[in-house]
Amino acid sequence: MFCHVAPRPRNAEATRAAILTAARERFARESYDDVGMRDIAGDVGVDAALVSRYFGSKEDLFVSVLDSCDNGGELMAGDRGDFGRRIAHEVIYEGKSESKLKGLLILLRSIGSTKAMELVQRTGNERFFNPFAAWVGGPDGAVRARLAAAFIMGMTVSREITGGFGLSPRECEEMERRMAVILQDVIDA
Amino acid sequence: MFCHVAPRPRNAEATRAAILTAARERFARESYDDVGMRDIAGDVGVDAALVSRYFGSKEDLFVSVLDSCDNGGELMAGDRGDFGRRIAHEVIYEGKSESKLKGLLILLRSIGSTKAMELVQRTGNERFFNPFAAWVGGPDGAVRARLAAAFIMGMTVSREITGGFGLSPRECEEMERRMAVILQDVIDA
DNA sequence: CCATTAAGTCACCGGGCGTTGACTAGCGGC
DNA sequence: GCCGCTAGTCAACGCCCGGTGACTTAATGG
Repeated sequence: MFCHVAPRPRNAEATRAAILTAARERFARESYDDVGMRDIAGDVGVDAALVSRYFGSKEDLFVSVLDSCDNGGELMAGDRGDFGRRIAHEVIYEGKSESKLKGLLILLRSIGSTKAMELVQRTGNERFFNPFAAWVGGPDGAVRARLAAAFIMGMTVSREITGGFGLSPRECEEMERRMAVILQDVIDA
Repeated sequence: MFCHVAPRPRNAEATRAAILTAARERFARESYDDVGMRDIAGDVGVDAALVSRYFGSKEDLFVSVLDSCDNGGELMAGDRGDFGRRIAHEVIYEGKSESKLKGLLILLRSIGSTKAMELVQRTGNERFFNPFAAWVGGPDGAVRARLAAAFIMGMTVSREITGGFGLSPRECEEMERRMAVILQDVIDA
């Protein structure tokens, strides 16, 4: 029987990396609770036991995933005067594909889970809010950072809830324009 | 043994209402997946089987809960010129207690759950987005409604993530002021 | 005061989860 | 060309979940 068509060469490091990648994508698409060890293992083509072996508990794996994507860093990379336009475009149009905001998406997905909440809170503050607030700076930097972050998260949530935005292309453009202005105002003022 | 201290008088209607209330509060505090039938039953002081009996499946119960709180209606009640201030105050200060936005909070809590997602989407659109968009009205009403709703949701999520906002009272005031202005601008323009 | 009916409980099922220890199979060194 | 080591599998465990049918108990009407 030619069962195993591509038996995956034995390489612990590569397999470990593949698991981590698969887990990252899963956690970006589903919540902490909805993602199963067997799902992740299935994506890679290995047994679920191997995932536990390599990463310890599911919570440990989640931490490893959070470690593996530099949360928030993507927000601050780029021209500051273009922040609003850049983020608005990212959130509205690039959200579906390989978004640079994947780290944020993972955090948002698992908001509801009490099991992941503590990790989400800590990671969100340490790697997202605090650096972002510092980057925003100026008078009431923390306040303005929180407003901007909330807006970005809210738009992301809105997109996820409605599956896209359910708006015409023209309306999407208008929304992008308005979102960019609001964001930029918050950052600048 | 005086085990049953208050044996709850036998009244199906009252018990049913008590279960519904308990479920509503549970779903407002935890996600769909994290809330168990046994939890709700325990809050009321009855057996979990009774919850199933009265409301059918867990999903049916969730629907009943969503039906029981008039989502979004609270948003549009009040002076339109005061919308920004009213909602900002509600989200920033009254969120912890018995918020009038509980219906929205329930939807937000269960975003991650694939099991509840469909219901959340439908309810969110039917009872929240669409009436709100109509209420906002004017040019690009749908777009502006979505922006405002996203901002409100984002601020709520931000509050939940960080457990309060972790800001000084002065900063909270500043945030409230800024949030009110942004919201009002979106509604007006 | 008892029979009937509805309100509520109890034990239990099937299923899915994360996790573990025993096992198998492929690769590197002698 | 065999051996040991390790990557990977397999079966199973314990747990908790939502849901169901049989049972018990309290109120009610005659």
